[in-house]
Amino acid sequence: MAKADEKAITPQSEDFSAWYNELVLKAELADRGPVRGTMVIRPYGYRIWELIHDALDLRIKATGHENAYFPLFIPESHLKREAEHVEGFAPELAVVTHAGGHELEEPIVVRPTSETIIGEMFAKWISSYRDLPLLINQWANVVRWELRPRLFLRTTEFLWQEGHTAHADEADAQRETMVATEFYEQVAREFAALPVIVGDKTPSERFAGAVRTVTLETLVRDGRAIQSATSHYLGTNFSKAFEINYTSSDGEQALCHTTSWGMSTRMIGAVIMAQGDDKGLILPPRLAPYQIVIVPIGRDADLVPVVTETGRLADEIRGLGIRVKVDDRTTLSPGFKFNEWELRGVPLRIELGPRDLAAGVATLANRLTGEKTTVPLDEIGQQMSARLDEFQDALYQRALDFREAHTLTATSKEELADAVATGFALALHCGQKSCEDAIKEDLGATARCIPLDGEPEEGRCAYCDASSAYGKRILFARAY
RNA sequence: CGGGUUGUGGCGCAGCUUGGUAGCGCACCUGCUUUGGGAGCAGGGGGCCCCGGGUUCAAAUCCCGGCAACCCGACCA
Repeated sequence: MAKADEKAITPQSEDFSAWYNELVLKAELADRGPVRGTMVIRPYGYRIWELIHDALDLRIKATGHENAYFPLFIPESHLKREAEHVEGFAPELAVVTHAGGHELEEPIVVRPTSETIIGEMFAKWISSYRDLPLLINQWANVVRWELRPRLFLRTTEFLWQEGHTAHADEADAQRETMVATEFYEQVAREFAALPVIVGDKTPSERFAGAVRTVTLETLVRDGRAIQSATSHYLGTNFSKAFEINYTSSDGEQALCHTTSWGMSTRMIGAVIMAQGDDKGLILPPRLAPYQIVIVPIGRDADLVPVVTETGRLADEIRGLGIRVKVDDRTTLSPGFKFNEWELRGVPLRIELGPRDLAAGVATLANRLTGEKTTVPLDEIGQQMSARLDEFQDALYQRALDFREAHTLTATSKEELADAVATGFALALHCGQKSCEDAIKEDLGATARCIPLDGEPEEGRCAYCDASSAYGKRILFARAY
């Protein structure tokens, strides 16, 4: 018998990075591509993305947006039209200089995001206030030449959706920014079982070219923050650069106010890091490729009735709209399968063997609690939906408890240092970029956001003791 | 771009100090036995030892020069 510790992944407490890297590969979520920083998303990982996609796409459409597709290639000159935007993205651009066997007259950039090309098209399509708001979304890949890649969290090429909208005035555009924020929060909470802190980015952390950036911050189990989605109010910055104008009802020319917002495959990384444990992944049922796995146990003559009952159960459960997998591989022992499906994060496992059949029950194992219970065979189908819902809720509650236990308020440099060492810190801050930089240098932490729902408070900056800005505590953490 | 570590069958590693033509575990294939927490025994297949030079009768091993990957920092969804 192989020793368990030879097959198990490195425990989180021993080396969180190693735990994450091994888990992504061993759970067959993704693999590294041949070009540094690229990622192959394997079927099991891609299915999770599809489930995120479906949840989000439904909400995007329900709020009046339409999907479209814009080109991967952008003329370099277009990207340069919005000054802050170019500056923000220049270091991470992949540029095509040769094509068709010749050097190109003008280099072509592989999109790092699509504000510019979409702005260009919006300018063409919008002429009257009657054309507004224009609400577009695209599902696409983008490329950012990252210096330090990490599967799902930061890859050179990644998948996302990017919403782009144009509005007649600021109020409508700001409202739009919050519409996107709300459905991101829903997907995070209801699908990924992740509590998020929603807030504004500080000026230094804002998207290049944005007037306002709203972010959703998630705490993962090594005490660091992951930005799981962002929504930007772009003001008229891109409208000016791309001449996105319209004629108002009183005949005046006016600039559109635009927004953009995105959620990417990084979300999968957040789920892995926030929900996993030493045994591996724990998937929220609503994002699990397989919500239930059934492991038949037995051999030869014993196995025949087991297989029959397994098939009947699987059909019954599948008929309820639950994603179920029967692991009927004959060359592997039950113990091996238990460990493998636990590593891969399947929420519930049904074990069915001769002993169960004789008693008219099935054994139900819970990935979160590790508990095994028996359930009468004629009740199991009707119980599964509720059990999955309970699992989803319990997982959310666990993440919420964890976050609350790892969120501290800080009123001094020392308290700030202690708080960010283990999780989120809520502290008053002076609002100076130089102070944010010093915190980053000194503590490795950044201002994650100015929470929308913070209590009003004034006082001294926890780090430099100058008078506080923002009128409330802001969130600091070490971040991915 | 700095600092560190590592390149040896698919994966994880030993061998390198003290040169003699490659080994272990897992995985894989075959057979028999096995199946309620990572099965056992027996047999078997698979390696340009990262690349290029050099030293030597002889290099995975020593010398010089590259390259790559990963981890830790600076940039970022």
